[in-house]
Amino acid sequence: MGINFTAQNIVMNIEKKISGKIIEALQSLYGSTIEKVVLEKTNPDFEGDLTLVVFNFLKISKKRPEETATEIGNYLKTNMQEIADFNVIKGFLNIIISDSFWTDYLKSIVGKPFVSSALPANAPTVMVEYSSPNTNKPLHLGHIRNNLLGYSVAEILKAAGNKVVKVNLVNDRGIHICKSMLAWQKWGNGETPESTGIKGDHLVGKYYVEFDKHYKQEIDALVKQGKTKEEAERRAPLMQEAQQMLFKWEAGDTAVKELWAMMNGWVYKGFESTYKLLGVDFDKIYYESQTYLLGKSAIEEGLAKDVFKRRPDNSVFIDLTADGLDEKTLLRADGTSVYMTQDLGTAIQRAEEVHFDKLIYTVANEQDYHFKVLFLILKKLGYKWAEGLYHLSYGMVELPEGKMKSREGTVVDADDLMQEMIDTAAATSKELGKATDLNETEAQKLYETIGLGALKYFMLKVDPKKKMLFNPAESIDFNGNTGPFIQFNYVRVQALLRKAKETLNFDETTPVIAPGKLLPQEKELIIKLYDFPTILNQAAAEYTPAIIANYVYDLAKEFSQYYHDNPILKEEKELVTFRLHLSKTVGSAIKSSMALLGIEVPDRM
RNA sequence: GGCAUCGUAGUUCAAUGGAUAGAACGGAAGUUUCCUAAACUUUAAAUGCAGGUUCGAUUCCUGCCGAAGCCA
Repeated sequence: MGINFTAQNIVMNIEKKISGKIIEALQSLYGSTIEKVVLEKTNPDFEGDLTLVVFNFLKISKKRPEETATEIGNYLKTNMQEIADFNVIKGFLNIIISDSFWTDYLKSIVGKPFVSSALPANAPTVMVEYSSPNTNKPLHLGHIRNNLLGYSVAEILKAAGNKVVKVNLVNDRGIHICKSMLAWQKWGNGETPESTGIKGDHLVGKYYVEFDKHYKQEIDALVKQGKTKEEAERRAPLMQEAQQMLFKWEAGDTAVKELWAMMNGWVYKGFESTYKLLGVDFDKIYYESQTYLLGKSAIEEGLAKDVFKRRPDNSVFIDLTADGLDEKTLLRADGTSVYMTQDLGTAIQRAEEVHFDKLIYTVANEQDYHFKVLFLILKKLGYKWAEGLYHLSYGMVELPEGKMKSREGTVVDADDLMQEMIDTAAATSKELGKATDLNETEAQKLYETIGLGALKYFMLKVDPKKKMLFNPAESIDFNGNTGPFIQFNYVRVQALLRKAKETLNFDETTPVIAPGKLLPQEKELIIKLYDFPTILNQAAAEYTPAIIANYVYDLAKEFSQYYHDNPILKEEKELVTFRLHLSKTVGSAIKSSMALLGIEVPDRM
């Protein structure tokens, strides 16, 4: 609905139209009513645009596959002017759509945007939660995947006609923050981001590591005294002190709260610059310090509805064994709540505040079970909106040696990685002698666009559900199936347009004149442009930016070959105009697609 | 132990049950008096194993082997 192709109204979806005709053909030829037929893209090794597999219709035709396919093909050819021809190979009916259909289509979209920012009046509201960092350490590679995914999915949903609310739930309280606070108090000597020149989130992270170092020493000492490891971990003075600090925080102790507010303030400033460079943003930020007590009323509600039960020790739980899950405790015997309780409360609060149709949680797949339980409980409590909850579960980013472990120092820092990418982009650009006429500010912007483009595309081209591997030893490529390759083809289009305006007086408002016969590559490009709305809807339905990434790569690659094989500007005027319009529209599709991934495109590189 | 996930070229990724399993990097061999070669062309190279369902299985089902995850 957010796809602003008025052309879609004029040029009816050709697949639907053909499917309809095929149903008509089956009725007319064999007297059988088939509800739905599916067409697929013709395998590139064969001639044709769309293919119907006829094996399923042999029962009603009572004829051999070839004969059945030919009969349907003939019916279509006689009854649809858009169909130029067909061929049959075994049970496959390959349908060839006329060039004029495709050129008419191109004419109808030239100069029009691929994505509209205008939303339909009845647009559903979708809340997308992503990022959700802890405030005790800086963001790392795993967060990058989370942020890029969440942001991109939000953009895709927006483009597909949803009202999107991007939210972040910052985990700003708890034992982990207290560890950093305590270590800073003990060994910080009053260090601040200003006094050290260290970015706030990194400084706080430094003290988190510092805590761990001393804590480990205490554990070792206790173990030597004969304590078990578990006991040592519990009894270590530092841990006890951190626990004390957390109790004080919960009791509202002024000094602790002040320290907490100061150090979190450092972190937020640090996060802000990371988010800014990464290009992500939020409509609303929630803080766990303000939400962690929510959910207690949901407990009462659940007990009243008999959905939850109370144990003799006074703890509260829900029995999900009938649903193939376990018993889940929601309130401990001492009356304290667990994460699940908090998440229940937060969801209920949001539903009251925003009245969303969908709420998407962008969280790694290690929490699959947690969300399964969360959603199920909300449904059992009888909330209708719980049907609209979705866990955008993504695979972890792994290093060659396995999971990233902060304790072993194998964490890939987000700020470092982004800077590395920008530096590599700068070095590569200089090495190739590109964009030498840019001033320093422009050049810096270009290196950011290319470096971050490479990083973002690298992360987003992988299906979110799958875990992905990142090898720090091999830097992310700038050649081949990469962000810069796609950007480069956009740049080529811009260069063509610049040149055409300068030397050929090309006017973008000149009408498109269709050539007598389309080149196979031209037809392929138009078909790919035609696919854009379908791809967008599919990506939105599956919450999968990778679908957009693969699409835009295919489009750029097709254009690259076309550009290589055919002169765009050195032809007769009418053909030049046609090719320029085609190129320009391809460029526009690339730009729109990349924007859905949160990737910018430069005008030159 | 229970639950859910994943095994595709040397490597990183594709493939609504359909035709000869696509790309990229890396390997081998080429292309620049021509709109930007971050490009293009050619080439070798893969569905963990064993069954089953199907006209047809990388895809669905079962078992085994292997990886990483969650819950105690």
